[in-house]
Amino acid sequence: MSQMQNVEKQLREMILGLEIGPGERLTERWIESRFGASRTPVRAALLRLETEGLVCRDGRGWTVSPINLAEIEQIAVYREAIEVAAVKLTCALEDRSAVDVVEAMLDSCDAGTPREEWHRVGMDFHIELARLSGNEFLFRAVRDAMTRLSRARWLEVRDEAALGRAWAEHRAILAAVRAGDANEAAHRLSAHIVGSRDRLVTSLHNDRRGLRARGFAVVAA
Amino acid sequence: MSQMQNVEKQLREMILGLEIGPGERLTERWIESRFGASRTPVRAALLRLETEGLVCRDGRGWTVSPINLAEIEQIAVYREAIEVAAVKLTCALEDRSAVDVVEAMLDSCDAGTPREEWHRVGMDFHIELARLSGNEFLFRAVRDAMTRLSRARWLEVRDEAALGRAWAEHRAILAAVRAGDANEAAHRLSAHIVGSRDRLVTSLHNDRRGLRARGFAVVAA
DNA sequence: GATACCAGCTTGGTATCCCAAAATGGTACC
DNA sequence: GGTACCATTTTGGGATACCAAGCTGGTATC
Repeated sequence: MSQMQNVEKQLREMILGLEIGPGERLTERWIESRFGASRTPVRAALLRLETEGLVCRDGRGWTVSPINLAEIEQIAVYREAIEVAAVKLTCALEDRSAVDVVEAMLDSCDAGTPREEWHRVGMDFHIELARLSGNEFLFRAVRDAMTRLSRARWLEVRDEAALGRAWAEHRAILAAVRAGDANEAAHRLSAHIVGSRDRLVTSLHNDRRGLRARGFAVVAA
Repeated sequence: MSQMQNVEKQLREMILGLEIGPGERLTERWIESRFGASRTPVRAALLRLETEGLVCRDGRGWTVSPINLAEIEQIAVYREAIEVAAVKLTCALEDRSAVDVVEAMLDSCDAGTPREEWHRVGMDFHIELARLSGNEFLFRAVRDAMTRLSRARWLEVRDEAALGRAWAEHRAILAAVRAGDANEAAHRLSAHIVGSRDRLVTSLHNDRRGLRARGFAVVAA
């Protein structure tokens, strides 16, 4: 069996699921024994995860990337550029019926849906919306950005009302895309990303003490 | 000595310098013997170069990524999004004096400058311009995009006049940035990228037969 | 008691070995 | 002559052995 992809996938899930905390040190030997693989696939996995920004070299050795508030702010600016570009492209398409698929994703979440699912769909919304543009590079850039944000968004303390507002914004964006109104879609998407960033940064900042108590490294720069 | 970074660097230069042609098959064993390293660093190098888009898996095995005309067109759209976003950020900065450093790069090329240098500076202009924005993600995205375009741009048949026009456009962009005129800078940069794409695609398309004769794989999709 | 130094252990980097699968090439049969 | 099949080789993926650098803990000396 190909352990390589398995190690990579499982390790990514452990990191994204915060089973291994941000800032925690990793040794190749520990991963090796933890997943029953040898160092070759472990090494490949670490190299891949490094390019995704989930682990980083720590002098000699590896560390699960800390939550970086400055990075989160920069990613928001980055997202605004690429997601707005993608949604404008999509609005210019003749056939925009694929938005229905994205809308269906939103519909799949209701009051009984576990929080984990809301989290996943909230990210996939942006990823799939970018995919509609048909531009592979914009799509990948959005996907990678959301991956980097994933843990921080999971740590975010969100209430029902905030989720409801986010979903309403999502729907408004889709409506503008469906209507082919690029400016409206771009404007609403921009506002959504900026608002999302503010809520995220505020939440993390307020809960910083609690996060540190859980052993999670949260750095400001 | 750490062979790892050496293998990666040398292999990247061979690929970017077209010493190994686009579409050529690579075997880990060949790289191993060619650079006197063992397979572990060779694999690390291949994994890294894969994320840069310079090599790609070919079923079982590795291939130097072919020149992909569809990819070049998509990258142009991508570049427009990220470079325009970066230049707008830069225009919003209070201290934009760093543009002088970029302008000095342009000045370093004159009639006696070898073609290789024009090629390098032509890419570094865009990379350094993006760096001025202060956004690490926009910067990296531009750098990676230019890396992917590097070989195609090197294959491009460019005359003196075309280079002169490109340099004039570069200077006009810098002038707008220096003046803090975000709209003007964005407009000129957009036009430059689109024009650059058109010249590039046309040149490659016209010379496609010649490229194939040199053993270079050029695919349309 | 404090500090400097040394031994041993940990750890990432490298080299090498093994294996399974796929490509290759040659041969035999139709 | 062509095609199908089998042996051999090639090749990437995985496992393991080895090494050098750095950290740790303990001890001995001042």
